Amino acid sequence: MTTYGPAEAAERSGFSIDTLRYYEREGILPPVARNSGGRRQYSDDDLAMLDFLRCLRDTGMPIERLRRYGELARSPETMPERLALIEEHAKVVETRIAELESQRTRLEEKAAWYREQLGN
Amino acid sequence: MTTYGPAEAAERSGFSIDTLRYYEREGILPPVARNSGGRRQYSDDDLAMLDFLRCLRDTGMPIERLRRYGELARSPETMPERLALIEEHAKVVETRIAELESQRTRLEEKAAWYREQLGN
DNA sequence: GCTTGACCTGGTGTGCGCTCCAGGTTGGAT
DNA sequence: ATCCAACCTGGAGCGCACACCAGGTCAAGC
Repeated sequence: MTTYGPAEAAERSGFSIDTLRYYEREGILPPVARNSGGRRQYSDDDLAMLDFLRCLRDTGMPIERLRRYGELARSPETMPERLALIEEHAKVVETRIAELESQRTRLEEKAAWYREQLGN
Repeated sequence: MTTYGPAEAAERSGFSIDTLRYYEREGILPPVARNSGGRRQYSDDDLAMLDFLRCLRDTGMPIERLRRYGELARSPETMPERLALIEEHAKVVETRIAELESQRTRLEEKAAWYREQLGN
């Protein structure tokens, strides 16, 4: 069973070392295993979790909900709640995409207008 | 020529009154016309500008670049720069949409996985 | 004329999500 | 044995984009 030090966990997850500690303090991540000297040893499971958390975070899920997910993920019987949370978030993301698409159209229109003005 | 008080400008633009003042202080919005008593009177042009600024803001453009656009918009001869700024931003938005779409897919997959686990 | 509420300015406070710091410990390389 | 870089903890600081506040001014209705 491979483990990873903070530096490697940071590199692989895309979170900074400080953020990893912060997430652990905040209960988003379960307490990470330590070696005899007190240093953190991230497992493959931890990394997989971090990878998914990164997806949630990058899609705009606030820390508070991240924590909720992290807490739920500690008990196996909470899968329905986790599913619900993810489905709800997926909807939020979908809505956001739709918004962005209409705004992008607007930007393109404005750009087209500028090009027309300039090319007269 | 219709004008609008701060309250109505806020309602129409979707920015708060505080934000409107803030944008003006920051030079994002040009100095707004005042009545004899010093109260702001937003014009239709101001509202149109605010509406577009809202689009830029909602698509994640940072305040600093908003200011840049606001400053440029004060001189008619800066249309090429404004066009460039908008085109660049449109690209950023497009990239963001693509990211969100792949992340949304990932969320759906995770949800599907959970459903499968639960329905076994 | 007086009240009342919307508005003014300058400045301070707030929430989020990290990020940095001081002061100390650990452990692999030489 | 010694060095030094990576790690530890608790706590303070920061950047962004506003939001809020005190203390005063203006104007519309009664």
